[in-house]
Amino acid sequence: MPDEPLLDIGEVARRTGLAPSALRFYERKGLIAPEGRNGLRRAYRPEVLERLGLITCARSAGLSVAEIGRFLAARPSDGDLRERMTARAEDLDEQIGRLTRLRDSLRHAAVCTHEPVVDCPDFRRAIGGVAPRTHTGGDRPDAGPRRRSAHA
Amino acid sequence: MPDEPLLDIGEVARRTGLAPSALRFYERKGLIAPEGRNGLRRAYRPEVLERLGLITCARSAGLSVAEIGRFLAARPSDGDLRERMTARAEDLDEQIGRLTRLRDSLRHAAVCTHEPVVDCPDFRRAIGGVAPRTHTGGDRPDAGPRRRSAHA
DNA sequence: CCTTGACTTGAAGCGTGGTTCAAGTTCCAG
DNA sequence: CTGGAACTTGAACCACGCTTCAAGTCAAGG
Repeated sequence: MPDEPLLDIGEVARRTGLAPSALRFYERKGLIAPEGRNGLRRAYRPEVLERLGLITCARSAGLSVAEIGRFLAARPSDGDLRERMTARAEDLDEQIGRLTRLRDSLRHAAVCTHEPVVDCPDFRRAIGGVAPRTHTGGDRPDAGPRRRSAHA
Repeated sequence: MPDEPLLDIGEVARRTGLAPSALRFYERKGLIAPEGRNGLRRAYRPEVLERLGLITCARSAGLSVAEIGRFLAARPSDGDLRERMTARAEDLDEQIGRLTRLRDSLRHAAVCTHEPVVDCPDFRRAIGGVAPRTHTGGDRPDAGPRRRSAHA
């Protein structure tokens, strides 16, 4: 076992690009933990860098810190969690579709000559179906829980 | 001109799935506006439904309400804005890549048998490069503005 | 030993994206 | 005219994801 490869919070911060405050925040939320303390100071195993990469990635995909925490704690026996992961993967799939269409629309918009760019028919076409629904024919029964933040 | 095809806020809410409060919020932020008022009540042209579809879509892609506002105001003469759109499209492209990798990783994780799922080498491999960077070799000069929210 | 600078804590603050509430207005039916 | 539902406003509140601050502690170097 190598002498003491432990990193202090400042080091981890520099290597991940995250602020120390963010690291402490993640710790409070249970996403990471120092291997131990050097006095009061957190001492991290280098593995935390990978974990943080993962976290940053998941964050960038729109997962909430809370959910990332649950995923990080996952064990093969967590059937529930596996289902949630699968569900998430499907959400991501849809999201990827939307993003792709939006990207294409933006690319077109950047080049198109319609007055309010938004009115360009090509743009419209490219966007088409991007939105969850613009159902002009009513179908919502009534007072369901008003759609919350969509993700997380 | 057809008699009075104007929609009231409740109607728009029902047809878009957005809460009336959200519509007023978007109005404050300049994303939408009623055609006029019927007394005090907002009267919307049906076109707003499309616009809201667009907004919802862009939101779901992670654009901030403020930026959506700028894009919605775009005119062909806005060179600046076109550049921003192109830049956004490129961001989206990267984002799509990250999401795709994360999706695949999640799909694998949901099926893999490693103890802390996160430690599965396949998972790791799938994730590989998803994170913005886990640069183990230092390169950050120093006190730059600590990375802000990444998007918007 | 003493300084210095990076760390520690908890609490407060901030920006975003809304929701909720109170109090009042207005439309429409009956 | 009267009632009730749906609208109006501004202001307050919420959750999230952090950052910032004040006040204190500690490890290491000169």
